[in-house]
Amino acid sequence: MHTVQVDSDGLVACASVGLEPGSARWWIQRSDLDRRRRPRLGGLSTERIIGAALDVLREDGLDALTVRAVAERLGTSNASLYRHIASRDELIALIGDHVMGDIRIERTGRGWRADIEVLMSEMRRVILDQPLPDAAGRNMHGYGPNMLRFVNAAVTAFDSAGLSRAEAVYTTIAMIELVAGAATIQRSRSGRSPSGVPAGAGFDELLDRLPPDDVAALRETGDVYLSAPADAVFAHSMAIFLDGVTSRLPAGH
Amino acid sequence: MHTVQVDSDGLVACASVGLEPGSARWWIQRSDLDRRRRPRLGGLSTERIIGAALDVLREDGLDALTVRAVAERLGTSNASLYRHIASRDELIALIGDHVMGDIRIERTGRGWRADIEVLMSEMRRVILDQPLPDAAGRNMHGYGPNMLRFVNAAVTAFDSAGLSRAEAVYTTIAMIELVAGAATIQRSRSGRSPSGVPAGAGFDELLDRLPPDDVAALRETGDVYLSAPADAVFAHSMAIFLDGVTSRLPAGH
DNA sequence: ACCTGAACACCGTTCAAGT
DNA sequence: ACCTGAACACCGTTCAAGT
Repeated sequence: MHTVQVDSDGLVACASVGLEPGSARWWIQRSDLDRRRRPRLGGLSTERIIGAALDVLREDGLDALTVRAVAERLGTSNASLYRHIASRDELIALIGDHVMGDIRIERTGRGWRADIEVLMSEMRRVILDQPLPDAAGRNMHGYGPNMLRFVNAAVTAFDSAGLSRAEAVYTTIAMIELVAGAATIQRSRSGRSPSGVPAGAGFDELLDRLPPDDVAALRETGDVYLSAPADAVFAHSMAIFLDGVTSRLPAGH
Repeated sequence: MHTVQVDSDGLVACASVGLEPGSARWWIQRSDLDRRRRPRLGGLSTERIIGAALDVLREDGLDALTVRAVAERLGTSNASLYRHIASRDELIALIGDHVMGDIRIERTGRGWRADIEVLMSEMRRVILDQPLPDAAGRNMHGYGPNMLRFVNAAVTAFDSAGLSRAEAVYTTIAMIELVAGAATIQRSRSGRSPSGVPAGAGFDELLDRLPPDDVAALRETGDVYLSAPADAVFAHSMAIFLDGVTSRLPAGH
């Protein structure tokens, strides 16, 4: 898995020679390799592979996202993909950043708070739109070009709010943590069985089986926990976060 | 994968008849099945399986966490595990809640803010301690007994701060989103290649290759983004969140 | 440089047979 | 009720051979 792959023509093939997909050097290496390409007419490309992978993901879900399924959708052999991606992990890292590329970055003209609200909502939207596993994790590493563009926009907005550069960066990381966690948890909370049963069905019965002291407050508010609308929960999370940032602004902002 | 599994003695075997692992009904079903068990001397049990899985996870990492590896560690055949767990997904859901069971829940006596700080730090600690994939996702579903105990403790603390019950619940969800996102992202940020290279190595060179306008702010603060210590970032994220909650408290609190 | 069929070394899961 | 060896239907990845 981590051995070096040498081509018949003596060149190290496409990518990932011991480099972790998503890491800074890995992204550098990828841009190098992309430049050295000689695409054939109607041949494969990383973009076509990502596109097909997104199709598979959207139609058949995450479990169906296999190298073989992507190849079949492209009408080629699965072995062919390995000239453009070094592993399935690379494909997933590429998808992660590609998804971040859908984020619309634009200043609202209505101040930093509005700008950040748009950035947070956009990030949530694209994650929910294209559900990868572990959205908060290595797929959002932070070194892909689209992710860095997003980070830069957030730092700029917090900067304009009056935060120091260092605090703007820390605050940006906090923002990303919150949105990534919110989107991923929403997905699991709204999950259902294959038969269509919501994940929370039977919640009251479940509470009855647990030690009463462990869930005393939940017994009184179970329904709120169970059926809080995802959009309202996110709006509330975002409000807490933005209020917290506001309270830390230097006087005069 | 989702077909019903009937035992030779006519009973539906161990678990998951179309129920999503981690859902409320699935947890109910599991407690039913555990009660119907007749353990043999030196035989298997769900607890022993989880323990072995945690050993594998800690020693050899996530990729090594296969049903077969767990069985080998227990000195049995992999087929034997399927009497206690219905699938690998079930095993992972069980591990997720088991990990949450390590959280120490105790009131500090120093007010709601100190209580919440402890809860957040504890949740982060156990996630980082036992790195499952997708910590923010289905493994933290929210319906396992240990997770519910944790949720209840947080709701209670926010309640004592003066929030309404409904707002206490929303705020608890926001808290979990933040911690889950923070822990998962920290894991990816501190990742390294097999060769030991940090994920961020080569960051400046990477910035040089991107459109200057896309990363203007990062060029000036790249080092902060790159090497912000994880503990400091978390402390900052937590402070923003707690300040935000404070600012939303009704007057008099 | 790119593409491919065939093969390798795995997986999760099932099943019939045993205690 | 529990356990097991053997098998099934996959998977990611590699390799030699072709253009």
